[in-house]
Amino acid sequence: MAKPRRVGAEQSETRTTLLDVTERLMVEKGHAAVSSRQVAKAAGVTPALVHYYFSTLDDLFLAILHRRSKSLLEHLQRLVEQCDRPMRATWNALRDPRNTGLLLEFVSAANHRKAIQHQLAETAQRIRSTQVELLGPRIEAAGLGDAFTPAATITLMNAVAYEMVLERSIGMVYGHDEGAALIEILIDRIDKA
Amino acid sequence: MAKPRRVGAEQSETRTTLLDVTERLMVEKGHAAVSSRQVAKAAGVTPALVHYYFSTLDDLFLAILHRRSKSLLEHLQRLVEQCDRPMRATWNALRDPRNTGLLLEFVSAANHRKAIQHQLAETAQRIRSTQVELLGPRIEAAGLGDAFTPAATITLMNAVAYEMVLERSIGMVYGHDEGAALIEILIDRIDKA
DNA sequence: GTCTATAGTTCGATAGAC
DNA sequence: GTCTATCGAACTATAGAC
Repeated sequence: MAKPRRVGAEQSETRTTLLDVTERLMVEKGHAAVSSRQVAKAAGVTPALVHYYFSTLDDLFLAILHRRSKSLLEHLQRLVEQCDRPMRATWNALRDPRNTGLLLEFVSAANHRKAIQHQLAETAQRIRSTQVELLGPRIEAAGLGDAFTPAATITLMNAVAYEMVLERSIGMVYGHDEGAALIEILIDRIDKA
Repeated sequence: MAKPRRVGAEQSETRTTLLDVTERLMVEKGHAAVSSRQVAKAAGVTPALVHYYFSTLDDLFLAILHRRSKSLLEHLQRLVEQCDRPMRATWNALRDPRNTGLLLEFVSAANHRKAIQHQLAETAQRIRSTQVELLGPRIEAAGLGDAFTPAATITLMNAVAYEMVLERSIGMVYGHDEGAALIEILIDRIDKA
């Protein structure tokens, strides 16, 4: 028997505010800065109200993961459909700490929050495979070489974005410019194919 | 005007044990699992003794960073001097969570421990630039193309290693094989040049 | 060098009033 | 829907005995 406790509605404005505030806290101060007290303070409410909407902190994290992955997948779709340089647009999105930094905080949080680990792996895989499906045809059309399969190329682009967001967060940027230049040559060759 | 408190000697066997235990905790359970209590329990001593050797937890983290970076730099040097496939050897070292996983935990820890941020950036940069200095000549000799400068190539290799260690920690491996294959083609071309 | 004991803090989560 | 009040737990760090 779980917890038959009261839980706030999904449409609540307060609930949305709590999600916004928590997401910002995660990106700016790391997942460890997320506590019911810190979230409450930043949102201008009491800690108890946080627990009213999200019984446990895991629930809060999972709600953010769900909301963010949904909007990110939609964003990816739009990029590819409406943009004439979809690889470049995706690359720019990946370099944004609002996206990749948040994802990396989730990976880090999953270390001690086993409840989100499985959900996170599934989400990360869905995002990655969506990238491959949407951009794969263009990558293949560019004919960069046998090893540059869609999955390999997308993996490479994500890896460099990870590295840059991570290292930049501590103020280490050695090699970033040259690494980015290398990736951008690939990207431009694909976008222009 | 700091703290004129007693501090254990650097040569102490207990001190070394505490460093070993903490390092293992960081790799296996994440930096958040490191508390004076958890370290003490894993080492079979009392929390107060941890503070005897390391006044603050920041001191403990910094001591590990210092010890580990020293041994890692020596290891890199040996790889290049004694191994006939230094790029492959470095790649294998980077894929080991004992190395890259620990570094990533430090990056994550630096989020809330500003005291280690600067030291970490300096250490990461020294490791990276050492890789470039030691392996750069071989990379240039391989003539992979203008964009494949030593710094760009090393950055790429590190990025993919980061990604694999990170994602593997949550059980996400999509694209890893193909991404690794791509890197290994580069590596082998460099090692055989 | 190692311990016991403890002060002071922050946290997750709940009960129950309004 | 939001609050006050609170329990119990884990944490950092210190003082001081042995």
